[in-house]
Amino acid sequence: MTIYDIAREAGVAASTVSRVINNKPGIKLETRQRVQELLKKYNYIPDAAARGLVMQSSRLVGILIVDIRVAHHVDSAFVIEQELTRRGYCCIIMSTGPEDEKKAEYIRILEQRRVEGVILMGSMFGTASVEESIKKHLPKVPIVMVNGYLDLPNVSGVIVDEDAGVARCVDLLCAKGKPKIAFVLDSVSPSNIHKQRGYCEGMRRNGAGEENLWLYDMEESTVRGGYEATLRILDEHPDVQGIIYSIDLVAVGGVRAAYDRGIDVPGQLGLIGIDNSIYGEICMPKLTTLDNRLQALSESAASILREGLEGKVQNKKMMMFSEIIEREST
Amino acid sequence: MTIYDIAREAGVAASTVSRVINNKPGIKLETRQRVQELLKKYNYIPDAAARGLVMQSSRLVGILIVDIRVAHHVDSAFVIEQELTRRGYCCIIMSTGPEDEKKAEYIRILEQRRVEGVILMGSMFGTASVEESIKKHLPKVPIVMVNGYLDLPNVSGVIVDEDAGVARCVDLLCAKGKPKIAFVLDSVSPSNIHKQRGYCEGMRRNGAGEENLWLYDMEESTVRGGYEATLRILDEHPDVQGIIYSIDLVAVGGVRAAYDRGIDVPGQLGLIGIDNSIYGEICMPKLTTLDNRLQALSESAASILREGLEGKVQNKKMMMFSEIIEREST
DNA sequence: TTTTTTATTGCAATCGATTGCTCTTTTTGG
DNA sequence: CCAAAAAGAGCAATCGATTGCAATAAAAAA
Repeated sequence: MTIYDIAREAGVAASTVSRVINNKPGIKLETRQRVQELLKKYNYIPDAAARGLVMQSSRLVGILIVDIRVAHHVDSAFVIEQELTRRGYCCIIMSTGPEDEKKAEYIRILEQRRVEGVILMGSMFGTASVEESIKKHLPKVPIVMVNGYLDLPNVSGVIVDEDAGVARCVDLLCAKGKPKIAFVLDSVSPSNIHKQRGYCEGMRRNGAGEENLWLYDMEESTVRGGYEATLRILDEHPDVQGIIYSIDLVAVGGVRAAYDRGIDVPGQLGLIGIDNSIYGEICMPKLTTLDNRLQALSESAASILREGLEGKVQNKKMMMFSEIIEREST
Repeated sequence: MTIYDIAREAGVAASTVSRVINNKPGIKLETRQRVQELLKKYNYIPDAAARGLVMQSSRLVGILIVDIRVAHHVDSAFVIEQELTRRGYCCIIMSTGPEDEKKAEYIRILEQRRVEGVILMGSMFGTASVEESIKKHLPKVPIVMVNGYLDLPNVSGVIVDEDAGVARCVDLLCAKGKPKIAFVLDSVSPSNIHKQRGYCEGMRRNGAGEENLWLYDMEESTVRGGYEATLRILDEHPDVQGIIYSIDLVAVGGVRAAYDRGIDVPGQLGLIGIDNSIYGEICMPKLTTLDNRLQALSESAASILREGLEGKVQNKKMMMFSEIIEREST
């Protein structure tokens, strides 16, 4: 069913039908009603591609996520998707994976679809390669990075002071008389580098020397990974009094490791995660965590993108403050 | 940059450029190269809408999910999205929410975008209202329902025998000498009705009468909800020996409730969840769960949709068998 | 050298909308 | 009753591609 089919059956020109569809003035009431009846009768719905072509607007938005399965990323995507759908946009959500090449390919796909806006979820998009792709393929499209930086005129960013937050976690443990603190990183994303900086800074300002910085990397970002890393820490530094993990999920492995070793949490060992995810609420004892304000962050991202879509501000940087949620593990 | 801009600069017709882009034969090597250089020079990428209009194909697929944040739904969506993106489709992922009206609206949006295929995630889409919308707006588009039924000629379905699986969970508890079993439903979706049927069937075949069916509904499908439902069960039936929960997340609340009441799991009380989600692995003791084969289910859904997109089979029904993963809670 | 093929390329229609402008009607005012 | 203004509807161009068919040029055959 096209606009022409309707026009023919109504005995009018296609332009008239178009004007009825879009509620434009200058159509006689009688004609308008006759056309509307036919539209209803045939469940006519205009073709978005055809309309987009002439209107020069796709009303499409791209949301790029490294891995959509990561809980805090979906939560963000959800908020953004809801807001944009409500405003008549369709969201193309894609999991890019970690490789830069794949990210570049997906950016090309978004250009091909002529998206009017893009969300980049997570610090993994803050690479030179991505910057290059954007300059090449989406130089004028409003883009908002959630929790990441990219210095381009059309890219806005909302970030959280995770570094400062982690430093405050260190303060918290020290205040509880637990200054011997290790830090576990689940991967080497830019975001984790910030967290690590925060740890180092926090330790330093609490009087620790370099020899007191106990940093642990891990390969797999899972409960098991956290479990094993924690055992390693307990072996190498039996006097450890606190451990901070770069994400809650990994911290949960730490809780389990302490339990298996018969170590009292929080009595002997204080544990802190980051994310304020549901994992931290599920485990026993409940996890103290650094809330990185994901909900607020996503809402800001959505509203900044909305402004961009409406042609307003383009390059806006925003920071939110992380907050420690103290629960049973400290 | 349009095909005409390139054509003008190359001194050829637009049709020639089009043939170069699409690697069609009948273009002199020299011309081809000249055009290709310009395409590269200007980072030309064809407009998907314009191409779709003339080709009568959008290469768009819709994925409708009641709530994308639900872990097992994203996991499914991820698998499907990966497979379809690899084949050159773009996925429009939308969280519809539970209201039928909203679902109908989203189906209209998908029609407007002229999607070539649709995934309906979850049993919540198996309603008369959705059936009506599909008949009206997407009567010819291949649709695959994941874990749900809908009897229409263009709708395929992949489902899991959750009912039989739950019945086997009952068998398991009975075999362990724990025939007094309660069942907790997190909501009244069609899928949960199947689970409930399985519970009833399992109880019956293990010799229970109607008075032994302890069914519990709950309002919020959360850890807290499971916690409270479990306390209620323990109060009303102090002799309960096993509890089956419609999802793992809720079962985790049950684990905690038992712990707080000082009840030994699995000694005094056997707990079983459904989903084989990460929540079950995180909690202590680790949860015995009914694996509803979500990964396999999603892969099948993706491949059935792919067949549909290629114009092959339309109406295919498939069933997978659920499997009990026994861990520490039984 | 002329004719027939064959290899290239261009023309123009098409996909399904939107919209400025023109052409009729109808209405209003003098 | 006639001229001017207003209202209603249609024509045709446009958006950015694709593709069948016609046209031209070059190569091969006669």
